[in-house]
Amino acid sequence: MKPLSGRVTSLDVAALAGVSQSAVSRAFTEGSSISEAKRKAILDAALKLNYVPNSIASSLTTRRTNMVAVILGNLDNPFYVQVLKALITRLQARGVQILTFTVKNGSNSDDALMRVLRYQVDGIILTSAQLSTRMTGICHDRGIPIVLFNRYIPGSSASGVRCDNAAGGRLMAEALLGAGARSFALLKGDPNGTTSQDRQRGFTDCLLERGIPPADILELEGQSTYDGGHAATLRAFLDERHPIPDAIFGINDIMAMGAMDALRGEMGVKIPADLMVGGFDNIDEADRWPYRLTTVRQPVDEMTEEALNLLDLDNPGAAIQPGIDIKVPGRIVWRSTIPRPVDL
Amino acid sequence: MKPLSGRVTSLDVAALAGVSQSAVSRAFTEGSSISEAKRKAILDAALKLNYVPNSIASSLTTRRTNMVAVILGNLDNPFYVQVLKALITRLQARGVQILTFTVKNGSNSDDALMRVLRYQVDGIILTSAQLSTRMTGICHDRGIPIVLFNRYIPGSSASGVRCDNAAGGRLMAEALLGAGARSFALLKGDPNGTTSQDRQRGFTDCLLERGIPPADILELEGQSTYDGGHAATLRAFLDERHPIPDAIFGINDIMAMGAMDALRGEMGVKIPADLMVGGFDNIDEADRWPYRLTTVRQPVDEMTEEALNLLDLDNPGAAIQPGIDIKVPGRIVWRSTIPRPVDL
DNA sequence: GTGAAAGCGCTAACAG
DNA sequence: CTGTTAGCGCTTTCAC
Repeated sequence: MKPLSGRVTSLDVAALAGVSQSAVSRAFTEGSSISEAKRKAILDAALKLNYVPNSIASSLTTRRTNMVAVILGNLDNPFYVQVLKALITRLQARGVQILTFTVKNGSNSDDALMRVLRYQVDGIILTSAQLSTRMTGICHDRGIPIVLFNRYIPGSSASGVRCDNAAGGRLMAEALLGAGARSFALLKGDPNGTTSQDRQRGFTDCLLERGIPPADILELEGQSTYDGGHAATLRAFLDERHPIPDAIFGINDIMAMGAMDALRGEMGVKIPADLMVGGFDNIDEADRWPYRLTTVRQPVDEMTEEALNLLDLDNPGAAIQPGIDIKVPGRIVWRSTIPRPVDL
Repeated sequence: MKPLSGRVTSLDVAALAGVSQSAVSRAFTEGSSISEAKRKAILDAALKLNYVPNSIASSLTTRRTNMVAVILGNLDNPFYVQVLKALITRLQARGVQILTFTVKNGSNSDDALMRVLRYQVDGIILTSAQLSTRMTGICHDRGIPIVLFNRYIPGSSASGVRCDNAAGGRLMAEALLGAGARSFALLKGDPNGTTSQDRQRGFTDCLLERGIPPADILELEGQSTYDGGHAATLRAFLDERHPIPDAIFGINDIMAMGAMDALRGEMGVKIPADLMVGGFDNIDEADRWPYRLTTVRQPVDEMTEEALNLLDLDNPGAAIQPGIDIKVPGRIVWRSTIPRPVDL
């Protein structure tokens, strides 16, 4: 008997169990017709040989790899770590493997996609980067569903889930206005990201509608990072280049946290007494003692759930639906960086 | 001509370019002998057809998938996010795909490993969970290298890289002692993790050697999480069950941060005036204004580098070396939670 | 329910 | 340098 070394194939198992090779295949396939006795015998033999079915080989015929690619941008933002965690948990539970990829924020995803396409993934989840229409086309032709997470490509046929970012921006504007703020700073994120743009637009539009003059809305580039938010805040206010406004809105929590640390740590500003701060995402850190940040919560679980629904892994052949764009609402989580109006 | 739909194979490209199928294969293989002219023509045809080589199929013959499995535990600990990031960056640069897997901390990795083995990964990096000798054996037999990150399995033949955790624990003990602390609390992590045990041991041993009575070293279970550290601290000190010690050592930064927030936020303790705090890892957050945590730095880049060296992806066939255990030293990063002795 | 045989898309000798 | 020919390990008709 061949010892337990090198590759053990279904043929080896078949030999040991005294059955045909196809029987072995059947024994390892849910719901294929094989007698219980034979299956048992085969599984026994397999265990004895430490046999593990080769998914790569089976993918070749089934045309399914049971792998999904997750394209990530900024893992420095805990929000996306949270998204990754949620995705892993859900996919793993379904027995789906995850091919992880990172792409510089705002850059093109073509290279990454080309690479994952080689691996014949069953689906792609894009949480970052731009998506070219060429790639959309290629994926579509190959029947590979692609879901955009928290972004959309205007005019693209790709589906996606996102938080209603514009509405969320308005929510924050209302909250700040309601707390008495009349002058504002806005920490913007990745300029190419629709997420950042939408939040910003919702926020600004609402303010403008309520009669805030544009001059009282200062825009700062925070690059979607802690350090970016920190630095932008320092740059704008430390040397009194600008008067400190009543409120600052970080397009995401991590920038808002950077701003808070700059404000309190370097400038001795009291929050919310001297200035209010709003964030967006509701990452775990936002709830911690140093921050207790009032923010707009993104329902990560709901969003990842929807993303996987859109991927529709159970219906491989299914014609890819064109451009479904799911928007889930966010809501304000009141903590201590914005005084909460009593009437709420 | 078959339109750009469905699967395009090397055969289609061959037909369009008027060459043999193997020529197409060669055109896409680095350093195989093919005339530049022919290669160009083939690449052209491929582009026209949106052809993407099927890695799954090629893996079947080459016996290499160019995929590495990364088994993760606790993504709630930013340290492991940092590790993941470093791993992704390095592997991606080498054109290696990453199969991500999470496993509950401290639990057995057998299931996860069995699953990734099906995918014929070229290597496995384990940053969490236990490794059974059975799995070690199976991987060894199949010629799949497995590298343990920041853990080791006593008596196992698996290789690994880790920070010199025991020495790091001693370093922290010295630092605290040097700053005048004489009574201590120790926030322990995952009881099954050798990492936590080693740090704890180094710390305690050093204290004991210096004449600190065991009674003055209070052990707390922090579960390796922020919430765990926070809760354990509250539980121990809030109701005066124990007097507040001179210093508290969090086996990792995230627990230390939880403790700091509990101490200052809920108990009004001043750090370091009333109590000093030490951490371990040097995660990004430790450097932020609310914390400025003095901690033992783990050199993540160096460690991931070494881990990949051990994986030795370039030498597929190479007999797996038995149990190399690389220890890289950590060092104290002085910030403000422990007063720094002047003589340093 | 079960075995034989024909591929899945590619690489790797092997001749030329 | 190039085409031909066998497989890689598995799933899947197709008869029995």
